[in-house]
Order: sequence, then structure tokens, then C-alpha cells
Amino acid sequence: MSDRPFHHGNLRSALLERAESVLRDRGLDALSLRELARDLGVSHGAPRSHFVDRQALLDALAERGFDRLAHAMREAAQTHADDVYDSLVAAAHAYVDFAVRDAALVDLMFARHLDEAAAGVQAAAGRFFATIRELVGTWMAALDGDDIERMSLLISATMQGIATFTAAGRVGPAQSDELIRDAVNGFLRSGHRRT
Amino acid sequence: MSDRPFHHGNLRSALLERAESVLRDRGLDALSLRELARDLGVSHGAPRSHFVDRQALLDALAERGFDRLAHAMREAAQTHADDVYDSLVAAAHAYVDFAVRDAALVDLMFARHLDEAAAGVQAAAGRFFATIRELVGTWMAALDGDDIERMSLLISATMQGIATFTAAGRVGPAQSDELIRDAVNGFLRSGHRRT
DNA sequence: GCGCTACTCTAGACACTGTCTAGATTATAG
DNA sequence: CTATAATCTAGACAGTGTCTAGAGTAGCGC
Repeated sequence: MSDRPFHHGNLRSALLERAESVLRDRGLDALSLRELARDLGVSHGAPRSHFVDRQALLDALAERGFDRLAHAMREAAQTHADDVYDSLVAAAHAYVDFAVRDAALVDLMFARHLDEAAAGVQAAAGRFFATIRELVGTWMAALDGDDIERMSLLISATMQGIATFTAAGRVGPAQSDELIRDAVNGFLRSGHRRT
Repeated sequence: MSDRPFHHGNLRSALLERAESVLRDRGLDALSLRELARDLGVSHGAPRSHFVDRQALLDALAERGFDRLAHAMREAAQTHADDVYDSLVAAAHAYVDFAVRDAALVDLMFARHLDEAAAGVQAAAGRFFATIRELVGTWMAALDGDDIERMSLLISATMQGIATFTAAGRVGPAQSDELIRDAVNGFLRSGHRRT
């Protein structure tokens, strides 16, 4: 009936890629399995072979998101490895930029899971926070501070908050940059000596 | 056919109240206009008289949320008005507790609006941030600091981040309290003297 | 009191969604 | 070459948001 090949070949990754762009451009509500299938020229039931659920697709997206974000922060921090302040600011910017560009994705990643989060997502989140701890570890070595765990949480939480406000349009890019620098200055001060 | 009165009387507030509880217990996805109507013993089209859209309902919820949150923070700050540290911590806790209890609501309040946010929501958000600025103003008067605007943003963004992590279960209540105190300590330090 | 208008609600329809099923098609391993 | 597993199709179902036409009701001016 149709001249397209029966097998798509790599439907799974095609779905993920397309879903990411829909999520970026039109938000979570506009993400429909059936529409994805239509756009990829495949029947409406096809995605089910790769994702049992709509939620399973979202989980896979979140998983990829965590890894991409970790990678972006690592890269940003490394490009300014010589100076702690610059490194911190660069990593923070990477976080915020990511969260602004992919706001809906970040919502997915940090969404409250009423039922337990999927194993894959939890693992990816673990890898992500391990990366943060690693970065904070190198920063604090340069600042002779201790308590990496608490500092990591404080830093990532602050980034997350700034990102939320920026993504929501509550603050503009310039204010966002100010916020980041204010926050980093605070971190550097408290890194030297903890109360 | 049915013995219920034709007019519900106060459908609008009944819808809002019920919607809030559904949002709390089962999340945004589980919030259905038709189900609300069924639960309130009213036809599926009835909500339309009060909310043109599902989005209009959500906007109204967000609006109420901003006002409730502002009220909670103001109360918390006032009950420890004698000490700046306690007052800050109390207000921060009020924020985080609210965001944990009503995580889905807070998501709604700070959701990215691809099309412009509704006027009512924007107004409520304005009132909320005015309250924050007011509180920060009294705190900073006690700390002889300036630049209330920047400080307000930094504080609320940090709260928001801690709240997100706590609501997502990423940190437990004890860690959440630690985070809040660490953050407040940072604010107090930077309140004295800005770089 | 009476009627008129504005508001509120009902009921049916439509297109769309996620999910489930049975079965067709293709790739792959034995 | 053939059995088996993976992949995809196509039809069905219940549920949803939204739109429509119209019925019921309250409150207003008179």
C-alpha cells in the first residue's frame, strides 16, 4: 500500500530526536506519540515497540538530558580550568543556558515522581550529581574548603533556581548573568571558611 | 431527571478548591475538567462558564498560589521579626514547605509561558515579588546592605532551587534544612558588604 | 408583580489522545 | 532454509478538551 520500507531502521533514536525538538519548540503538552509517528512516517502504534508508555519516552528523554547537561558543564569548567572563579561562572552559565534552551526537558528531569522514578533516570541523575561533586571537588581543593557534599547541593540548587527564573522569563539574560556572579561570589566566600 | 439544583451556586470556587487538591495528590496530568465536573455533580460543559480553557483554570490556580505563598512567607517572617537570621530562615522554610506540599502548583506558577502569561497571573506574580522585595528590604536595613533588587532575586532564586530539589526528593528534609541555613548564612555575609 | 436580559448549566458532537489487541512483515540466529 | 524474535500495521476503545445550540434561572428595571 505504501512504498515506505516496513522497517524504519532506527525509529527509537528518531523518536527521541524529534521529541526533543518538539519539547523545545512547543512544550510538553504538545508532545504527542501519534504526531511523532505521523511525522516520521510510521503507524501510530509503532512507537510502542520502543517505548511501552508515553512516560517511558519522557524518561528516556530525561536520561539523555542528564548526560548532556553533565557533559556541557564538564566542558565549560574545563575551558577555564586555570581560574576557579571563571570556571565556576562558566559551568553555571552552561547549566543556566541549558535550562533556558531546554526548559521543558529540565522540568522533566527534575519532575516530582509520584510513583518512583524509572531506574534509568535515577541512574542518569546519579551520574549527573557525581559530575557536579567532582567539579566542586576540584574547585574546593583550590579554596581549601571541605564538605563537598553540602557545597555541591547548594551550588546546584542555586543554579537550578536561577535557571528556573530565567527560563520563566522572570529575569532577563543580563540579570541572569548578574545573579550567577553574585551567587558564585557567595560560594567563593563560603568556600574559604564555613561557619 | 436529576434532583440536584440547576445552579450549583459557587461552582467557580468549588472547581478551584477541588483542582488544588487533585493537583496536590495526583499531579497535573491527573487534572481533568470532566472529572472535576463529575465529582462536583455537574455536567461536563459547566466549567466552561467560569473558565474558557483548561489553561484558564490553571492560570487561576497559579494566581491563587502566588498570593497564598506571599502570605505564608510574610507570616513566617513576622513571627521571628526580632532576629534577622531566624526571620530569614523562617521565610525560607515557608517557601520550601509550600513548594514541597504543592509542587505541581509551583511548577504551574513558574512555568515557562510560550505564549504570554495571562494578565492575572502576571499581576499576582508581581504582588508576590513585591512582597519578597519588601521582606528583603527590612532584612537589609538591619544589615546595612543595599541593592535590594539583586538580593531579592538571589534569595528567591536560591529558595526556588532548594524547593525544586526537595520536592523532587533529590534531598531529604534534613538536608533541605541544612541547605537553607547554608544559603541564609551566605546571604547574611554578602549583605554586610558587597564585592 | 412582570418581563427581559445576562448568566449558568445541560447535552450532544467532534477531533484528538494514549493504550490495547491481533496479526502481518521483516531481520536474524541456528 | 527455517524457526524465532523483533518490529511494524491497523483497528478498536475509553477518555479528554473544546465547540455548539438550547434549556433553566436569577436579578434587574419597570
